[in-house]
Amino acid sequence: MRQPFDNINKQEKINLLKDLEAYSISFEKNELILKKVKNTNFIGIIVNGLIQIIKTDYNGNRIIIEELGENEIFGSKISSLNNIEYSIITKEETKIIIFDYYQIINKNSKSKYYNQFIKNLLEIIINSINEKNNRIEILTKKTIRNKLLEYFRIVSSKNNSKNIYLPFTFTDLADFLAIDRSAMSRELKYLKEEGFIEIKNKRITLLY
Amino acid sequence: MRQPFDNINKQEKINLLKDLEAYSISFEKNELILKKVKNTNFIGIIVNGLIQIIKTDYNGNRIIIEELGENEIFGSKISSLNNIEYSIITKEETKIIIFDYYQIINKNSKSKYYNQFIKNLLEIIINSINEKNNRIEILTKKTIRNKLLEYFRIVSSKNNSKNIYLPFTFTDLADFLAIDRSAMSRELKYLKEEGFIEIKNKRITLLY
DNA sequence: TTTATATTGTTGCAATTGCAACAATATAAT
DNA sequence: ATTATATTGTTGCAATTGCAACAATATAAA
Repeated sequence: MRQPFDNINKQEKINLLKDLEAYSISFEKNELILKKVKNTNFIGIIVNGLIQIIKTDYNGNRIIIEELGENEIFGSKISSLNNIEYSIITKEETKIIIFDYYQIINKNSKSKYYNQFIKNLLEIIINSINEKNNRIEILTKKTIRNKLLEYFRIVSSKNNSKNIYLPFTFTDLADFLAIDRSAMSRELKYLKEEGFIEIKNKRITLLY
Repeated sequence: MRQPFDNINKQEKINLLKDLEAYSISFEKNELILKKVKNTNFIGIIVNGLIQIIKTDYNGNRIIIEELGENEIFGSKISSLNNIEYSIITKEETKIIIFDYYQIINKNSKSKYYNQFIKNLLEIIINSINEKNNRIEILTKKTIRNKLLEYFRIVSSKNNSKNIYLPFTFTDLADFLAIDRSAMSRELKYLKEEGFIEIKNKRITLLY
């Protein structure tokens, strides 16, 4: 999987970050990133750690838009953060690098490393679109059962395993699938009773 | 809005297309693009026309994944087309340019126009992520009414108008929102009765 | 270890939705 | 203009879902 600074050596990376006036910030667990990042239009790269992009709408409905880890990118345009309803919270100690979007796009540098960086970003973003497509696959299923099964299918095929280790709580899973938690719980029970799955703590095993 | 060949002149464009072994194809209305495009991993740019990316799953549920027009891009990775369930259909006469993904990504050209092209692609793709985010916004709403209202909000704010001209049929709209058509029809009726909207053919007027 | 907090499981019930079936219009083809 | 095809409107009904409320566990903090 492509990473932001692939084919860019240490010194070039330093130059690049300086050129683009990038800066890095570290966060504790459970901090809100947008409290410290005030750029109107930024692109963030996660050096290490884990974050969730969360939306809470006027009804109080909480939705996990995405969960992102090392080397993944996010940003104002990429994650439509132009909205008060969004927050980005760290789920672990996390370090990120912040770029200004316009610096990246409008820079007229001929440096090899700059072009390489743009190419890396392009690949990473194309990959991240995949996640969104998966998300849409799930959300377009009409029943809770089909949403769960689609989620299982995607995670299982990604890890090539019948065992799925939930990366978050069941409460979070419900928010990710945009369904009611208790209704999801009920459906999981049926799936267990019908012998499709087994659940042990955060491990779900597909029996089909 | 950024376009694929911005800041690339005519001759450079010709060179670029040759360099990257790109080719263009023309389609009639209602043709299936994937019948003529066989690359395992391509990126397509719409020169002119209109296409829909459609998914029909094993239950026969038809979902419009996206509708794309001039200068928009699509492709194997961008649209997760690795799946038999997908088809891409032209809704008008359409001309597209097809690139091979790996040609674009692995090319080691130093040409100015190549770097410019990559940068243009980056911007276009970042913008297209926005569409996906909007889609997710809609799909994460729990009721048909809220899905409709979210759709209206997005289209209305994009065009800065209280009048929404549906770019497709109501049947298509239901498939786009991933809801049952008749249930949608019923909800639209309620919205009319309650004075929130007015509908005349394909024009929906927001009265709030 | 004890206490506080968060997550998970469960259920009844009302509201929402999908489905099916068909009539009414509208659009496209001949 | 006529016919064929596609889209839209409508409704009853059964299935699914969200919501609320609370008990049972599990996890984190003191």
